[in-house]
Amino acid sequence: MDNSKLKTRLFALVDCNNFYASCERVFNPNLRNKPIVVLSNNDGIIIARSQEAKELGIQMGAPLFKTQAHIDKHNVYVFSSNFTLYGDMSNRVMRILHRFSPEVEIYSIDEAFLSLINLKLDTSTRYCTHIRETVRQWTGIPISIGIAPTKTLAKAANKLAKKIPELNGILDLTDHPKINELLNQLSVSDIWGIGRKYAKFLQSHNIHTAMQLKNASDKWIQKHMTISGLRTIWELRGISCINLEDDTQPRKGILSSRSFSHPVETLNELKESVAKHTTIAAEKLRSQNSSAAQISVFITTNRFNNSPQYSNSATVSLSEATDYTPKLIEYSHKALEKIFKPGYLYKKAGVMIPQTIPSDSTQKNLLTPCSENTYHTNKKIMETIDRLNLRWGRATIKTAAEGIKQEWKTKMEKRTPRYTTRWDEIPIAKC
DNA sequence: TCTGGGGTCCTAGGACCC
DNA sequence: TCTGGGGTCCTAGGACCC
Repeated sequence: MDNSKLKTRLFALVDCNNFYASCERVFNPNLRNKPIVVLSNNDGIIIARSQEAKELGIQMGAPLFKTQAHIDKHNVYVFSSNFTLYGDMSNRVMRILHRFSPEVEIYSIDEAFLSLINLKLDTSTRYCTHIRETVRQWTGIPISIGIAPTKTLAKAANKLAKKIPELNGILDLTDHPKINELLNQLSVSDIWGIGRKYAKFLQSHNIHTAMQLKNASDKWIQKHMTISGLRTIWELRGISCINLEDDTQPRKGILSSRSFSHPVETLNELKESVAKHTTIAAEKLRSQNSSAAQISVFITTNRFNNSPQYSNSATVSLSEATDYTPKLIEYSHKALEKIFKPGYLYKKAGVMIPQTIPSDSTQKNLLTPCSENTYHTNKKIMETIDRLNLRWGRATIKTAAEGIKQEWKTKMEKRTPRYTTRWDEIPIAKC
């Protein structure tokens, strides 16, 4: 039996086009064909653009205040980010993708790798057209799909599918007769795994296109770009080195941080913000059944200002790993007190849990044992709070340590309603 | 006045052990 | 006073991703 051909590995990379902008459009059809940008937390920089906004030359990562005149001139629609909405729309898209492949790796909020093993080559494009139409019809989100025998090539195919209008958003590079020509159209900086630094480095050595990178010397690449770079060029040659990942694995590290809307000076306000970040980090811990044995806190001033600069971080070890919010806040406040210096205008604070530990294998402390009763009571309290906050929205129940006024709180002046996750924000159809 | 946030992997170098 | 080699583990820093 020759089933080696049937077993040819095939990856599809599904990518939602201009995802955040597309989400806004789903609930406001007036935005069709209009330039849209979506802002980061604190309405700071531009993190997503519709095609029309890209064509106006608006750059990714540009600070809003520097782009404002350009935006006003062209009547660009501006939105604060609405991650609750985008997260929910993402879940809907991913659920649909699971219907089309037994193996789906959710790679980011708007991207997923699908395994298409056992799909005959000539049917892959038709199959993916079907996926594309279904997602469009059921969610309103437009997607592009790249297909190839390696993940890196699938990413490249996806890029090309977006670039070349005649492809209608789908390209299969497997055994493609013009693969070399196509790879020549792609800049090295468009390749997955080649960032700004490496792109510059490669270009300075006369490697400009994906095709040239594919033909670079193994030894030279590994020397300058580590084993990861070597994997990238092997993948460009069609040798699969990066497998689909099991994305049910718990996160190895957890971070929660935010810049403030106004400069913060007092220890008290920093404590409130650190308590809030600790609460968020602890929620993430519990949601993946992990605990923390260490917790780090960092604070920093505004590096863009001329005012005196200070930033620092401290890590404290807990006597016993835990996922209990009040305990974690106690320790993160200890860490904060170690590094706080009065007289600075702070811009940002954050809490990091450098390593997560599975809760069922945590070490108990022999010297100060927590009684089984207390342990179970605490666990119950956290479970109840998590349930209520999930049902009624984050921070419905919160600790007093987070503060009431929260004047440092993130600015989000142009956020659209959370149409799909809040009863009070559901859109109303007019007859 | 206004410049994001949350992750991953790899390597080099130091500490420590035998 | 001189002085080896090999292994492991951990951390910081740098690259990357979205």
